Amino acid sequence: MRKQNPKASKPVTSRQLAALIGVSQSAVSRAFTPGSSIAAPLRDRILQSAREIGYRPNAIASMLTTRRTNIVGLVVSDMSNPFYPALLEQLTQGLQRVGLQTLMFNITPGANIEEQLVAIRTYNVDAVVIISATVLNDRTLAWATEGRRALLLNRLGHDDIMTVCCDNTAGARCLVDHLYETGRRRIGYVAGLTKSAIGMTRYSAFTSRLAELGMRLTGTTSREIYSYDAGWAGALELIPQKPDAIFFASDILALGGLDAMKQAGVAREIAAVGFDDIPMSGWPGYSLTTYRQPIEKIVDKTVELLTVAEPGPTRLHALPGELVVRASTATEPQSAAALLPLTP
Amino acid sequence: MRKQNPKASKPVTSRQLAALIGVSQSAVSRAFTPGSSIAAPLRDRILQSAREIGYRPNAIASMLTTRRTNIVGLVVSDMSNPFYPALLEQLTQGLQRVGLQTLMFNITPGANIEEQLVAIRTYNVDAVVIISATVLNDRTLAWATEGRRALLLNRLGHDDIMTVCCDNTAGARCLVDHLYETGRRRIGYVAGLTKSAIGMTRYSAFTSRLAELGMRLTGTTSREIYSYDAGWAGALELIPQKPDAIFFASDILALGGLDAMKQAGVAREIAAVGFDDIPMSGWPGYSLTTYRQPIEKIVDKTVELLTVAEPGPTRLHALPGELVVRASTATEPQSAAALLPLTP
DNA sequence: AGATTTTTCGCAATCGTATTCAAAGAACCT
DNA sequence: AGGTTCTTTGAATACGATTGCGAAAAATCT
Repeated sequence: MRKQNPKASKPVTSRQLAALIGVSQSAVSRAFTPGSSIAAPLRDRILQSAREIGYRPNAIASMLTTRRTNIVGLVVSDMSNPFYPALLEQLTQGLQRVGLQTLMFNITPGANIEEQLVAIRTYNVDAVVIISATVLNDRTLAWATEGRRALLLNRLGHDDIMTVCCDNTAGARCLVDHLYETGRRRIGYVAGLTKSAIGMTRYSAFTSRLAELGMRLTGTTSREIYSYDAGWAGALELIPQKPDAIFFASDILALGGLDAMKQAGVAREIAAVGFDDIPMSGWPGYSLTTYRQPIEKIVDKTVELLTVAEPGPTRLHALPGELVVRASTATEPQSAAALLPLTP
Repeated sequence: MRKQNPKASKPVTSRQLAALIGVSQSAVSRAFTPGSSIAAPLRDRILQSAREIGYRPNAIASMLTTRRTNIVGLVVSDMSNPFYPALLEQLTQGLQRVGLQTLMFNITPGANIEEQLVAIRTYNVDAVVIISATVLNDRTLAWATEGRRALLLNRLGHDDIMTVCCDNTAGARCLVDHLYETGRRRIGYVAGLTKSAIGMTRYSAFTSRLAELGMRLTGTTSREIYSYDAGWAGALELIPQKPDAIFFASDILALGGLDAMKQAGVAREIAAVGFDDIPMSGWPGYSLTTYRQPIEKIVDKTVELLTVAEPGPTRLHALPGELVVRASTATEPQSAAALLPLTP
């Protein structure tokens, strides 16, 4: 990187192309700028010969004059929850489809975070998308987003910044309803981060729906982290209280919980639900009932909010997900048949 | 994105700063260019007042003159294997540490791939890192890497391009040795992609070590994909042949296989090994013996090859991983104790 | 046909920095 | 002191596009 690769033959410039076909350099530029004032025949001729000699406008130079980079900075801090890779994948593709590139900022908590984000400013990214669990305090958040369009994904609690997330309230209520309808009455709750707005939202929707249906919370616990081990420990803690179902605040917790319940031999008596629908929840070994986050809708809305001229006054966009019923809430004890694999 | 955010106050330029403190613009530029000809006192004075008024060099402008972007294009195409998120995370952080930004290219197979990669050229990324399973044919690969430093991660078979990967041969041999030492003699193999160079490498190392130890392959099968379901199906296919161990070409296959074996009630009689050491392999519910890919070493080597002035003649860098022994190859039938969770 | 409006196109300035070149200053030698 | 070398600095230019402005050309109107 210190030295330019010698085999790099300099690309053609607009001026060279212009000289070659005897038009002005501006004409070449306009040929590549949609909506600019240029006659169709000339434009076509230019585009044609551009294709022939392999000319492409240099994006860097154009950034300098237009002050737009078509780059969005994607701030991420922890990918250990398998939900995020899927979101990340869809999101980068969605942005790519509308001509936006994604510059990754993978910040490590603790260290001077602003320094990890300076490129957001020096590279003049057009927009910043911040995914969830990122450990940004309000000051850093303001600094990073200052002067550019910003958007929070799956991270609530900032009324001044546009936010896109799954409808956590609807999801939690829907899961409670499902447990109720399948006959469960003694429901426990395993929380992840209780201090996070998203964790709180799910929990309060859970308890309020419980109350509406006339049930009492059978037990609750939290390890303040979303992880498999936390779910395992949480489930073990709740099992003695004899719940007939456990509501896990996220799938990754639920998977740990399911394994713990299998291990303890109570998997058939205690139903389990999660939240997210990560790929593993669909594995025959788990077969977890859960509320699927509408990744596609989230991506579409995100792209829309980033590309639309004027985003409109609504800040919070909570999109409906979908209940996915699997064997972990089967009314009958889980049969072997319920665990058969999908046809490969 | 169509319109610049109005609250974006224009940042200070080097010329403004220069005027403010009565030096030339070149001086400011030099103050921020390590190794350039400038006296220490002047440099310090400039840096000091730059800090005060919040000046930072505009990276875009500097890209234009230097023709270096400090951006590496990261080409990815499928994140469904949980090994890649971890690699991705470490890699972006590693690059960030040496001042390189990561521009994501998440290509969807099938569609016109070059179009999805044009930004590699127009954005003038300094280097291209291509991660594994990406579906690039040789022509596209050459086109995408032309004129810039390129590097393949976990994808063999291109002798002209620098390649960094885990030592698949050593890994496979090591796993076979472990199975042998723990008393297994009838070993089956579940492959993923048999046509991929990496799949072939693991398989041939497996068979050759088997032969060296005087064993015969008990059975082999492949679904031509690395997935949980494929592993499940593969295991079911091998079980009738009564192996005492199954070698899965990757962890994700092994997890499906383990669940299938549990389901079939033979998990205690058949050992299983995988390859990668993805996070789930360490979960108490699986506890899979595997060969850990040295992500940290891979990242370090990658960063080194991208930053060093002259990469040297060696093309293939196969880095040693590490055998991780867990309950799936326990000599005794798996006891309940072996499945206890880590202390939370 | 002549006048007026609209399109099209080239010239030139601009974006913010890096870097060459030459001049000036400092340091070093004999 | 005088000459030589090395260091430091600023002026000027280049990087490769975009875009305002005005002139020429084309289209429209009366």
